[in-house]
Amino acid sequence: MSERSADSITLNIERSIVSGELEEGRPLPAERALMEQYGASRTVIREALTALTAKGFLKSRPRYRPIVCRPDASSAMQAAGGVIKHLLDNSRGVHDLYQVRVLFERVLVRDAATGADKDDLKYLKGALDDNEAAIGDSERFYATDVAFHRVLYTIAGNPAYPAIHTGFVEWLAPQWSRMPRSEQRNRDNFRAHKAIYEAILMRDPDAAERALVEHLETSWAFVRSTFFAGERE
Amino acid sequence: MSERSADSITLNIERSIVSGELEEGRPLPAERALMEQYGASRTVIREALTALTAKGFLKSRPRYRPIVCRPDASSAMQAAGGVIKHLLDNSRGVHDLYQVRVLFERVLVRDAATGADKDDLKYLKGALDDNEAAIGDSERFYATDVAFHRVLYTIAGNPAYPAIHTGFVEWLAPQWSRMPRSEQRNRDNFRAHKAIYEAILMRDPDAAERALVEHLETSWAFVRSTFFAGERE
DNA sequence: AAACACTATATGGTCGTACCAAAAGAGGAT
DNA sequence: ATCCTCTTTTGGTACGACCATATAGTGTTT
Repeated sequence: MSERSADSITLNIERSIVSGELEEGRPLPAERALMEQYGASRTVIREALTALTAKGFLKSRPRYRPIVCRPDASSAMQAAGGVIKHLLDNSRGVHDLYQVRVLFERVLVRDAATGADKDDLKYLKGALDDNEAAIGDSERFYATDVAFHRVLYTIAGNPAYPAIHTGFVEWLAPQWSRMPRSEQRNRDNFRAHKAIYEAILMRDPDAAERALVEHLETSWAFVRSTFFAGERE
Repeated sequence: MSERSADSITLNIERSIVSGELEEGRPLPAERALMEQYGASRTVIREALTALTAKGFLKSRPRYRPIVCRPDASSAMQAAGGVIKHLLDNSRGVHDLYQVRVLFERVLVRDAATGADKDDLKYLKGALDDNEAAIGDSERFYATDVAFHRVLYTIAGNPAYPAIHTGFVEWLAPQWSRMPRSEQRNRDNFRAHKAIYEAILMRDPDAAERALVEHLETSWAFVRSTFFAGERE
C-alpha cells in the first residue's frame, strides 16, 4: 500500500512521538542523524518532517530544530483549522460554523444550570464581574466576553471542550474581534451575559438556553449586517 | 516571517485550489511543470506538495498525479482525525470524545423534537424501520444504527453536521464496530431508538433528550466494560 | 481494419552532492 | 570571568541523476 518510504518514516516518528519515546517539547534529532537512523536520503527525511509538521506533530521554525508536539485536543483543532479557515470566506461558511458553536453552548449552559457547583458558579460570577468592569474599555471587554463564555466550556471538565472553544474563537475572530464596538453594545452584551448567569443560578436550563440563544443570535445579526451585508441568506 | 519558499508556494497553491483556479478532482500539473511556474527546484515543489497532501488539499497515490481536493467540512474532520486517533488509546480519550458526541446529539434530538417537519419525521421513521428489520443481522444492524443517528445530523441542514457525524463514527469505530453483538442487544438498541423517535414525534424535547442520553450511556457502559475493563475511571 | 505486442516517454519516488546563511559551540584575547 | 572571533552544526535550497511504472504512441500480426 504505502510504497513511499517517506510515509513509513512519518508513521514511525509519529508513533515515537505518541509513545513518548520522543519527548514533548524536545527538539527532534538533526536531519542528518535521522538519515542514518532510517537509512534514507535527506530528501525522504525532509518529506517526512514536512508531513509531520503539517499534521501538527512538530512545530518547526526556519533554521531551528523541529520541536516535538504530543497530540492533544488543541492540536487536533489546529489541524482542522488549516482547512476550516478557507471555509469562512462567505457568510454561509461562517454561519455554519457559528451554528456549531451555538449548538455547543446551548448544552453547556443547560448543563451548567443543572449541574454547576458552588465553585463553578463563583468562577462564572467572577468572569461576569470582570466583564462588567470592562464595559468602558472595548478591547478589554472583548477579552472578558471570550473569557465568560470559556468558563462554560471548562465547567464540564472535559479537556476537549476548552480546545473546541479556542478553535471557535480563533476561527471566528476575523469577524468578531474586528466588529465595531461601542459602550452601548458592550452594555447590551453584558446584560445578556448576566441573564445567562442568572438563569443558571436559578437552575433553569430552559431559560438559560433561551438567554444564550438570543444573545448569540443578536451577535450574529450584528456580524452579518457588518461583514456580509451584500450577501443573501 | 516564513522565509521558506516552500511555504509561500504551499500558500499559493492552496489559494489556487480554494479560489477554484485549480479545479477539484483534476490532477495537479506535473512537478517539473510547477518548477518552472514557480521558479523553484523540485525539492521545494515536492515539499510544498507534501505539506498540501498532509493538510488535505491533495490526495496523492504513489506514481499518480496528485488530485486536487476542495476543502469542506469533511476534509477538516479528516485533518483533525490524523491527530485524534492517537488520543483514543485509553478509555479517558475515548470517553472525552464520546461525551462530545453525546453533547452534540442531545441538541440534535431536542431540535428534532421541536422543529422536524413531516419529511424529516418520515426519514427518521424509515431509518428506524430499517433498523428494526436488521435486528437479526448484527452487521446490518450496526449499519442501520449508524444511519439512524445520522438522520439526526442531517435534519438541521447544516453541512458541517454530517461531516462531524462521520468523524465520530470513524474515530469511535475501533470500539463500537467491534463490540460483540447479539440479537438481544440489537433488540435493546432498537427499543432505545424507537423511544427517541417517539419522543420526537410527541414533540417532547426533554423526553427525547432523556431517551438519547440513556441510550448512549448504556452503549458507553458496554464499550467500557468490554474494552477498558482494567482501567479505573 | 482490428487486435495485440512492443517501445518511447512522462512522471513520481529516491538518492547524492553541493552550497549558503544563520545559529550554536569552541577557543583565545582582554 | 567576559567578550569577541572562528569553526562547526544545521536547516533551506538547488542541481543532476537514476529507477519503476503508467500512459501514449508505434509497429506488427492476424
